[in-house]
Amino acid sequence: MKNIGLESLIPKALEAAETLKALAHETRLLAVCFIGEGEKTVQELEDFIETSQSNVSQHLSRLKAAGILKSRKDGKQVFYSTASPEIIRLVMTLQSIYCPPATGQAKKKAGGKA
Amino acid sequence: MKNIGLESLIPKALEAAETLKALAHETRLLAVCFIGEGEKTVQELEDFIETSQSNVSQHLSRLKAAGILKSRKDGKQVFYSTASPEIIRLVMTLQSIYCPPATGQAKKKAGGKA
DNA sequence: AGAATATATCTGTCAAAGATAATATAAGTC
DNA sequence: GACTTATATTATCTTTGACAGATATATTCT
Repeated sequence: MKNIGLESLIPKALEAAETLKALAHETRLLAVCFIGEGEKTVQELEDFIETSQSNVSQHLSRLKAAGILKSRKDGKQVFYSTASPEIIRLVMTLQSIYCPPATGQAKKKAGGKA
Repeated sequence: MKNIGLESLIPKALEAAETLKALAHETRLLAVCFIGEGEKTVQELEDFIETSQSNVSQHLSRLKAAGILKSRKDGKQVFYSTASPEIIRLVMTLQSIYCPPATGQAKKKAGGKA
């Protein structure tokens, strides 16, 4: 298994770091995960993440500025959605690290009881 | 194409955000990429990333505290290496986003003139 | 037009992160 | 033991980030 190749990111390190900074906050990561299910209004996010309207709005605008989310307005409401599949992939990678997929085979010992 | 599943990260959002914070700095990301090639001494990192000894050392210790790097001492020198394959995967994902593997086909428009 | 709702922006304040310089520790050399 | 090299730690300063509260804007309803 090849392990190398990381060096090709080096010229883009600053740019990549900016994206990471935008994601590197519990509230924002929660928001992105939640929005990953499908577009959400600010209100829905406000309920989900339990914090003030102002706080959610500020985090959302940071995510938008970073190119992670986009928004569309419909009537009084604003709907946020992910701006690119790449971000989804990144979050999915995090998920695979922190929530390792049950490997199907629950590696149970033969004759395991209860 | 299934897009969902991001919600399973939600309970681990804080933890994941901590890792992202540790990586979310140009210098640290550079260091991790470089170390991804194989273990490196602080001096090598100092030359590679052009900054002071103190600065490199501080960033390394943050990465180590975050569980991203580990170190071993040999004589006067300290060698840093990545602490887990998971981090490599994460950085590889970033790479696939910022340095998309050339798809062979350079998708050039026929007859495009300056 | 006036009130209510949804969201954004601004401002002040406090905490955390980053840079640099100086100093400390540890290992090796003479 | 004094000297040098490699790395870590500490102190100080500056910048950035987070949060709260107040206010602003846009939209809909009456």
